[in-house]
Amino acid sequence: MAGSVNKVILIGNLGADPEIRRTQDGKPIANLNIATSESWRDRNSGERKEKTEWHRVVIFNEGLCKVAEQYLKKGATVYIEGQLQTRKWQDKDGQDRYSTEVVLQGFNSTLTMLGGRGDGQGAGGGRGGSEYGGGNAGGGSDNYGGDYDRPSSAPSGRSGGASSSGGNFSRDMDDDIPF
Amino acid sequence: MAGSVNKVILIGNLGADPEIRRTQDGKPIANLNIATSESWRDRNSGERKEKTEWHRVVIFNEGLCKVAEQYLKKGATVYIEGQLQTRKWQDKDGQDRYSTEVVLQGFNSTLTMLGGRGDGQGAGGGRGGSEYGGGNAGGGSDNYGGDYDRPSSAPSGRSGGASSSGGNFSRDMDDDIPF
Amino acid sequence: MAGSVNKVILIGNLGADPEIRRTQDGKPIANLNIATSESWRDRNSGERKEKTEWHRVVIFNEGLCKVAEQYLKKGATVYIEGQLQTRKWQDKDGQDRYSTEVVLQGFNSTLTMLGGRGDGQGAGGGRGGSEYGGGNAGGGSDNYGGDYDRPSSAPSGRSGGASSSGGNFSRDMDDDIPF
Amino acid sequence: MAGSVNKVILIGNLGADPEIRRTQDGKPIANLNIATSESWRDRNSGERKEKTEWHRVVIFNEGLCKVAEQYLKKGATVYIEGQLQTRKWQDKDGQDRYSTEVVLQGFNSTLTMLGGRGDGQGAGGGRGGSEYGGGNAGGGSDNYGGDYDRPSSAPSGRSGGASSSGGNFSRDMDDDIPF
DNA sequence: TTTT
DNA sequence: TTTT
Repeated sequence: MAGSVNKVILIGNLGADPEIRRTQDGKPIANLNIATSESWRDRNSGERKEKTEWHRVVIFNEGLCKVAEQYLKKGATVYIEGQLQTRKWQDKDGQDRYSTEVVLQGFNSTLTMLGGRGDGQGAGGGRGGSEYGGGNAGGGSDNYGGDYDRPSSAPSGRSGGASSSGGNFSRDMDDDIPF
Repeated sequence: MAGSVNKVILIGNLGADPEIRRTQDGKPIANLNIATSESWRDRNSGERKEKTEWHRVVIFNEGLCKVAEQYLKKGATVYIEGQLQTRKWQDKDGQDRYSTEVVLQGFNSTLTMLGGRGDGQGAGGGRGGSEYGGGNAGGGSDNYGGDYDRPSSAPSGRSGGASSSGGNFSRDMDDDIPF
Repeated sequence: MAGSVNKVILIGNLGADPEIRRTQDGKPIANLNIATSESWRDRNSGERKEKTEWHRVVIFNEGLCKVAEQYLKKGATVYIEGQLQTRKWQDKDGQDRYSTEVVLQGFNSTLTMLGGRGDGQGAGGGRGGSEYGGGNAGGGSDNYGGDYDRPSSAPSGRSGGASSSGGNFSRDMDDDIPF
Repeated sequence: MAGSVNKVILIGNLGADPEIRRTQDGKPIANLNIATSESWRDRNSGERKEKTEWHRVVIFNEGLCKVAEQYLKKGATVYIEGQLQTRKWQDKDGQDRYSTEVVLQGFNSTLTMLGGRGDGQGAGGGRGGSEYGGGNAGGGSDNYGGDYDRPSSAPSGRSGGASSSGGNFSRDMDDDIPF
């Protein structure tokens, strides 16, 4: 096909802690449930209304799985860029069923924590929230995308520790490229 | 929720002519089936592989329905901006089923024809193409979004006749606003 | 042109309080200065590096100007969707100069507050932060886009008070449309 | 900064053939001039109006430079995903000047040819079109992003030969991952 | 199931 | 079911 694009952008909150599973060969897969919502005032009744949409997000990218596992908790606000994917499966009666998911897999995927509660306390955990620094825990490397094509330095993801992306920059921003 | 975003961007081809239905009160609803595809070369076998993803798109916006009805045909390439929405329904056995769709409804939705065959004649050839002008049929108004808040003129959509959007510009670009 | 798209999406922080001006006929125009930044670890030196990009954002949409004026302060984190626009002007020596801005004007523009400091204290003010409610000041209507084409109720923007958009939904989500 | 996003999406046409330069160490840099346009009908005069916006696009990504060089010509329609970047330079009088560009550099950048004339023959006609295959010249590999983290096969970019992206998929879509 |  |  002469150029197709399949892109989903979400900003929303996690309805639960991420679930991390592994494939047989040990690769992580993370599942997130993300809520987006809209609110408006009913024109006739004057009531405030709200509609919440739930999105099933599946992360195949290893680096982003790590981010999800380490930094994301129930309630966290995230920015996500991925692709729509519908997969077919059979229910217990052998009937075909379809599930549509937002898949983060590869170069054009992004996961960035934007703040929000995200303290995991709703899930029973007794943690503090500032432990991971609200999107800026940092400390370790924030380059989850593999090391390739970087002369000497390169921007790796977006912002601090709890931010990442599917790949990496190929240009050394310190270079004095004459453009 | 403190700011959420739910956005889908697709560029793909219609697998069939649009289906147009009407609600009881006469409002049009258009359904599109859009294919996006990716191709790559298998690292081991060297074979070329391709994966096609099908997207169900539902248009509630009246102006965009008109565009779909008038200009889009099987095979047409379109740019779409909408939202993810999952709706619940019961199958014949009364079991809950879910369908996820890309909904074009309101201000932040866009539908633009980008070309492609789009001749509605299937794979059988014999097309005309210039019948509807390849994204630029024009002639009629291209303002499908309702007339509001426009001092004297305003950009309505994007480009020619087979392009539109959920709303409209609120600034007259001819005005000499001193900014 | 057979379908063109010009879209900018930013998530960043305000470097200063919004500046609001008015045209001769009283229409508001808001200017925002928004910083986005990337950080990465230098491959050789191991140093953490950061690069900040500043974006000049101009809002012509009246509703979004109101949001900017009422809710946004230096430090606030915002999500923005607009268009690139370059305008020509003459400097004091009569030489042509060009400025590129992100323009929010009309249907496909969005401004949503995502949180962040946004307390305006950097600007000298002694305020409290909860005054405008961290993305949810609300209280008044959050429908800034004009009232059109809404049967009886419609989602107006995204989420609470400090969220908005250039237009509006054309479908009553309360309707029981059989799709 | 707790998660920032800087993204530009354009669909438009090249105003001229790409210019390719090289850095001292031989890395290619491509410059594109891309036009997006909007048209609308003036409310008062009834005249059709059009406004064209020109965007300067700079490609640092090697693979995308190759795509630009091989497949893009004046008139071609492209889909682009990049970042806003403003750089400072001195004019001949030593005065500071600023230029804002759309930069394609790294993982979250995309360049896809969508068709259009793109024959490089200016407005003079006499084109061939199939010379470069209308978005699907291909033949060679379409994986311009470097080979990393691919078990045995992976989708490389989007679609055929004249499509690419800044990076690559990290999951073998042939794997039978049980998700 | 989130968030406000 | 599209497109290449």
